[in-house]
Amino acid sequence: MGANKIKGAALSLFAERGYDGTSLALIAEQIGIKKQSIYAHFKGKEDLFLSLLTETFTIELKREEQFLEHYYTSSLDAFLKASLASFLSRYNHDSRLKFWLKNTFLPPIHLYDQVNAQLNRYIHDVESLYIKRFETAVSKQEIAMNPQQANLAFSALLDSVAVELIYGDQQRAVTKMEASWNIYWQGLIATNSDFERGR
Amino acid sequence: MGANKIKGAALSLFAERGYDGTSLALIAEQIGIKKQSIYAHFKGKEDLFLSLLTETFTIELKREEQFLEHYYTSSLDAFLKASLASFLSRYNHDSRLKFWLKNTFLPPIHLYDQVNAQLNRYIHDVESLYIKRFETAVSKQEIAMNPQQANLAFSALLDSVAVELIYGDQQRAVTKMEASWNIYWQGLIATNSDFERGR
DNA sequence: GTCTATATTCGGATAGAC
DNA sequence: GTCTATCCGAATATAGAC
Repeated sequence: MGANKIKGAALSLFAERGYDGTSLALIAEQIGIKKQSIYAHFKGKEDLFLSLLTETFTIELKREEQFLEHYYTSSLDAFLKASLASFLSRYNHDSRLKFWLKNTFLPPIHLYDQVNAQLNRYIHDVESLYIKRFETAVSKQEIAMNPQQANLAFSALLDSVAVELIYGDQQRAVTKMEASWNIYWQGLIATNSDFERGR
Repeated sequence: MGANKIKGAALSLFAERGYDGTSLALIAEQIGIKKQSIYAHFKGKEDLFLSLLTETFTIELKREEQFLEHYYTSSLDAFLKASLASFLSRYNHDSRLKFWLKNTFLPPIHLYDQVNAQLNRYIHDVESLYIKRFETAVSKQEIAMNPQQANLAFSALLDSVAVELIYGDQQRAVTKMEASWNIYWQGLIATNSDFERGR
């Protein structure tokens, strides 16, 4: 379908250049059509962008669910390390991640509310999934810490990897991620005793 | 001077709406002049934006230097906690932080290289300052960990606070910061023995 | 469903009077 | 140094032929 070719080109252009930096003419040019032809598939630029955003969060949430399922029997640290690695890898091979990261950070102002609403729903849904995983880890006595806090601190790791990746220094992103991970995991383990004592 | 009024309005508008989302007409309107008058003070929009960016990094670097100096005799954890608190507080009372965070994350494409060059220099300079502080902490035996890694992991905390603040949930930013901080600090302490054994 | 042609608006920028 | 007037280009969008 022609709509999918348009979506594909638009996704990577929005990911690289943002909403305002991407013209319909540029999208059309990528796939060898005229900009006016886009209106046969989408009501306009807003419609195209918001379709991509909705679709992206749906896909990303489903991917998270499958990821969790796949690592359900793994140890917590194996799962979390895989989650970080997957984040890093997807950033380079799939523009979906870059697309939503950049465009939720600095959305076109006239779409701010809609973008933010979708983002918050996504964050909430993913958080629920991860907290469940941390609760499981507690019940299996892999860790002995407040699951909400462990989850928040882990999602902070992901945030920071995102920032470094977008800033463009791949090597630094990896180095920083490893340093953060080591301290994070040490911290999780070290907090065990406090939790057990009911703090 | 008129140029400073323009800068003030431009800074907060760029911070809220980004480069493309901010028109010269809008900036002018804020301070009760016409957009053409801006050209008496700046060569154009690019010039105004880049002036602000350069100035911002200069100011922010100097502020970091003074901050470090002010906390020179404090303990490492007091200093780091103050650094996080300052970050949080400035975000709400000064648009400089928001300005560079948002506009380095998704810069106008035609200024990408210039923005990135300035950002990297700033990151490098601040990093040097903080690493020195971590090295001092090691020599004072406050911690016993690789200073580069401790610094990277701490800057990851700052990244994540930035993300949460920009996403707009103040309360979540604070909660997440506290969870991350606790685990981070536990992790730093816990890593002591390894470092002492020369790992 | 893609094209040509065209309408319209907006934003950056220049010229020149005061 | 601010104003009015004006230009130019770019971008979204619509109408209608094929």
